[in-house]
Amino acid sequence: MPTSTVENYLKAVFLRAPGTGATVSTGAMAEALGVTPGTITTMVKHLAAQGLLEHNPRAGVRLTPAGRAVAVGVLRKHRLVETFLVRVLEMDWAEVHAEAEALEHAISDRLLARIDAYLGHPKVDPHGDPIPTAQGKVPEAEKAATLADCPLKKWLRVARITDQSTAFLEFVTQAGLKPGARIQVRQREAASGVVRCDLGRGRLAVLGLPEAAKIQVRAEA
Amino acid sequence: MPTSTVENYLKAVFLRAPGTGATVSTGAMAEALGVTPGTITTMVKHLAAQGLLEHNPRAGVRLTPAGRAVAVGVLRKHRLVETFLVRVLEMDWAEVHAEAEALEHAISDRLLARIDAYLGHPKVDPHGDPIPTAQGKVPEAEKAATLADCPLKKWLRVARITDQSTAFLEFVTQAGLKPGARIQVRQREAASGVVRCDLGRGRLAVLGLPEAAKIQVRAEA
DNA sequence: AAAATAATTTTGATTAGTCAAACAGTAAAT
DNA sequence: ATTTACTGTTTGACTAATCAAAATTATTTT
Repeated sequence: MPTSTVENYLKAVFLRAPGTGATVSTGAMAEALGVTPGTITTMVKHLAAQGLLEHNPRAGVRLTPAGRAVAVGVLRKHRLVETFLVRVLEMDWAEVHAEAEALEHAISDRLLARIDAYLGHPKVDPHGDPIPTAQGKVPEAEKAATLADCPLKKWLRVARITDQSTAFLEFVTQAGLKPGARIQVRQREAASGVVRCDLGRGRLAVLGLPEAAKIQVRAEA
Repeated sequence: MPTSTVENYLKAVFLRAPGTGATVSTGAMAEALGVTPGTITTMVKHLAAQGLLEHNPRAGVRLTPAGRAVAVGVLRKHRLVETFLVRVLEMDWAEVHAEAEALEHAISDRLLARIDAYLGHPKVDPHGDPIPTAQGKVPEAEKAATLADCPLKKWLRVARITDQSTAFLEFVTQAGLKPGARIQVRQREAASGVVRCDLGRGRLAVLGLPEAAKIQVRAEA
């Protein structure tokens, strides 16, 4: 059984290269995991020796099927735990990410199965991220539109927030932009970099373009 | 923040010497933690340097107030988690000990508070072990009677099982001796070492003396 | 094409936790 | 009062994970 460090390394690769065969630079991993580049090189060679990933020196790193299986398993735990903490224990969705970060390495498959059943086998977590299946499938919605590139003046639903930081999630809550919210983009000002959204009943949300790009939407059902 | 290894060492001392000032031998710790005696000596010196316990070489080890606080905090997490897993997620009480052993090191104080509130601030866990309070008090029932030494032919309630091993807990379940069960001891045969219990409605349980000593009882309320 | 820049890998050290085996006290038995 | 047996401590070595800083390679610029 992999250590939690190993699980975190593999998860980091997966999150930055979900597609089979996609590669990640060691620099990106160092950034993501908060360690020095040298540490990444060392660990990557070690993980490659275990058959969990491939390393093409100075080019990048790619998950093997075995490594991908570990990463997806951890991600499933993470997202089911987050969902449980929010839905059952009523924790703040802005703080469950950190909690799940620890719990994902401590939960047995047996407990995971109980949690999944208790929740009724949910498909997405509170941020709108898809929950991998027990068989390792990750149902990714391809090329979703965001508030930064969707059509203007069309009613949409917020589907997913792709930044788990507490600060951003707290802004999203306060602005009324949580997943499920009904919304339309009124105006997108390239010069000022400001996006203005209509939430109905006269409520308005204003945010910057990079922030708008972190909020995925889909056509209203 | 202490590592989970440190938490386990301190918990092991506490469980073997709950009374303030009681001491534990390094040998007993090696046995309990499944490491070699030399490892214990090394770690104990390290923990003593951190002010978490006192070491009297060749005599024994004693928790300091700081060490005791850590140990009790971990025990509170352990027992609340066990209770949650059994009551809410309906896991088998014989298997939750191992699960809690991992989770007790991964749960934040915030999540713990939510679990405690969700359960309505329970006083004992599924094995009848007292749950320490958030203030660090451990309400220990002193000198409880067991099936090995209680009076005969008196109706009693099973209060606590002091062996967390899966095998024993499974026997207890199958024999109908879980905490709360109404019971009286019919006969205690010193020569054969057998204890026979009446569970009412003609049901009988038979067990050995050492096993009977692991089942605490109290007078029926 | 050479020089400058940026990214990656190597190297040598460090910390936490562990073991095996040698060593040293303590206590019991002769 | 020695010897024996037991328990506890030291010592030297090892693994996982990490860092700082030097060395290397690839990529741009000029």
